[in-house]
Amino acid sequence: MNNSEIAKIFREIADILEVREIPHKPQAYRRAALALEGLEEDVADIYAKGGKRALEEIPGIGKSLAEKIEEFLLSGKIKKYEELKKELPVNLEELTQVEGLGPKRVYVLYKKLGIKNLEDLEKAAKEHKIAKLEGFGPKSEENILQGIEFLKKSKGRIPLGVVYPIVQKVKKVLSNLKEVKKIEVVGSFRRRKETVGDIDILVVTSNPEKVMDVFCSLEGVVKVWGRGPKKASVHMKEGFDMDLRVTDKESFGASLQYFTGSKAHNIAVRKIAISKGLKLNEYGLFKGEKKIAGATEEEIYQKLGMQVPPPEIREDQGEVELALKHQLPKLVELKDIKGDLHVHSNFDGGVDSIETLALKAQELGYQYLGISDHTKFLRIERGLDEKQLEEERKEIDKLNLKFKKIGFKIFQGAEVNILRDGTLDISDKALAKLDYVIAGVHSNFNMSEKEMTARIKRAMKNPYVTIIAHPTGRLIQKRESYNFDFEEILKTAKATNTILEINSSPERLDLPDKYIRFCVEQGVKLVINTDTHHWQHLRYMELGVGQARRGWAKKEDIINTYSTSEIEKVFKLKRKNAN
DNA sequence: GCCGTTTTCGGCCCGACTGTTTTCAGTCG
Repeated sequence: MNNSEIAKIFREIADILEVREIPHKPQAYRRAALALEGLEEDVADIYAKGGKRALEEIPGIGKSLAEKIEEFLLSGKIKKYEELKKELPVNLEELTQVEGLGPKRVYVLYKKLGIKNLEDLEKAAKEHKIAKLEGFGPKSEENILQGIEFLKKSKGRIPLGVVYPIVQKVKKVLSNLKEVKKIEVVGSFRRRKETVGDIDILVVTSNPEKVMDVFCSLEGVVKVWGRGPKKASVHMKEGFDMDLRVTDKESFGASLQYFTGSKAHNIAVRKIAISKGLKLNEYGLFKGEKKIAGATEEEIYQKLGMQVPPPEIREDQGEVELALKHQLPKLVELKDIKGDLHVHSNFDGGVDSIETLALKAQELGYQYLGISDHTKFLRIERGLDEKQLEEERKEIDKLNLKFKKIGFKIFQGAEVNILRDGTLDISDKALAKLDYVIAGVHSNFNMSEKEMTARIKRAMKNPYVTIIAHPTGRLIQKRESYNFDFEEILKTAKATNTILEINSSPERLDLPDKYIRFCVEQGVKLVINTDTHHWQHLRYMELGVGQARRGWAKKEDIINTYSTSEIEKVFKLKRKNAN
């Protein structure tokens, strides 16, 4: 993707300009980098369609940066960057990742010691060359070494699903302290971003010292690396940082707003404050010296004439404008979910019996559950053949008889495989006996975009295929999405009444948020499923709902918010063209 | 270098913390 490549170059230009003490331009380059990364379309496509003028339409990109993007697209280079880079020919991205190192200190390290990369840096620090530099000292040297250690161990951003249970536990421990009056986990965690950099926790407390002591000695803390009166920072053994910030009751809402971000959202909101002659910071909303809001997020947004945007959409992707017009959509909520349609039982080698899963689903307040065991292609998962599906049907019928009086229903589905040519691994005749069918790509990921698109489209055209599972196939930070034309898939989904899945499994969260938003805009229906292989996975629904909200999905966009009879209609609608 | 309900010039988010200083620069979020 050109966008991320150019964004990286713009960031480096920003860093070098900052070293030169050039004001404001660095921000412009960084804003542009952020804008490029937020784009859904490759700049090459935008340029192909509308030329330089179209590039200038991108917020944050003006005449000069549009020219630089054009230059990159035509020649693969940006001359200005090549020139600037001569002043600081080092691996900036790598070096500035070390905690406490920014462009200016990296420049000093390069000028004085010739440090170009992490390896040079570690060597110089171990030889105690850094402590002798002006502006550095023994403490900086020590921190650099620890920063390198941490960097080696940490994987950068961590999947939300990995930190989720840890953070829930930490929150619980802290909220149980009687000194803690209010607590909220903020930052990208609160926005339910699919990966998080670090965890920020906000507390109101009568005893900051006590709470910080508990925080710094939590299970999993390997090092306390910063502690002031208002903030404590720790490294966790899983390779991420946690910050605890203390605020007071009157500022809690302002801090919540401020630390939830995103940065882009906050900048946009602060501009609105400025336009009204007000000032917004983490302590409150101020008119001159007078604080006019701060205790809750609601009063802050209200005083700005805005609705409160749900945290999941605070990315400056249109929510600020709609909040001003009081036209924000009402997003789907966990309590709207009436069932889960992607659940594996012990029939295909999973852990739990269908009955156990049904009972657990009832505990969650669901009205229905869809059992979707693998079919025969995936031998590794003990996929079911036609005969085994019939046995499973008998079991489900039996349970349904039992659950009828409490108004709970089990649907029989299956997770079938979309083969290389777009056909399925089990006959239509067998599929016709099921209530619904989930189809997914589980093999031959490395096909051309054209082939993969055709493959999935053919599967969607099968009247028995109700849902496409984990549509992009990506595994967060492990495997890229396969190549396919999502626009084509959207069109076919719409034309064939095929549902696209939001798979809540922590390693997938597939569809990604931006694709969900496309579906919502195009009126393609979605389903939030957990892909449960153990009853405890049913809880992943929360992650999927967060993901759906990040994609601006409303209740009506998500079919498993429908009642039992409504969802049966959805199943039937897809099959209307079957023989 | 971008942008516009202070609109083609003159603004640009801002406070905490750290480690170095001896009043502050750099970094972070």
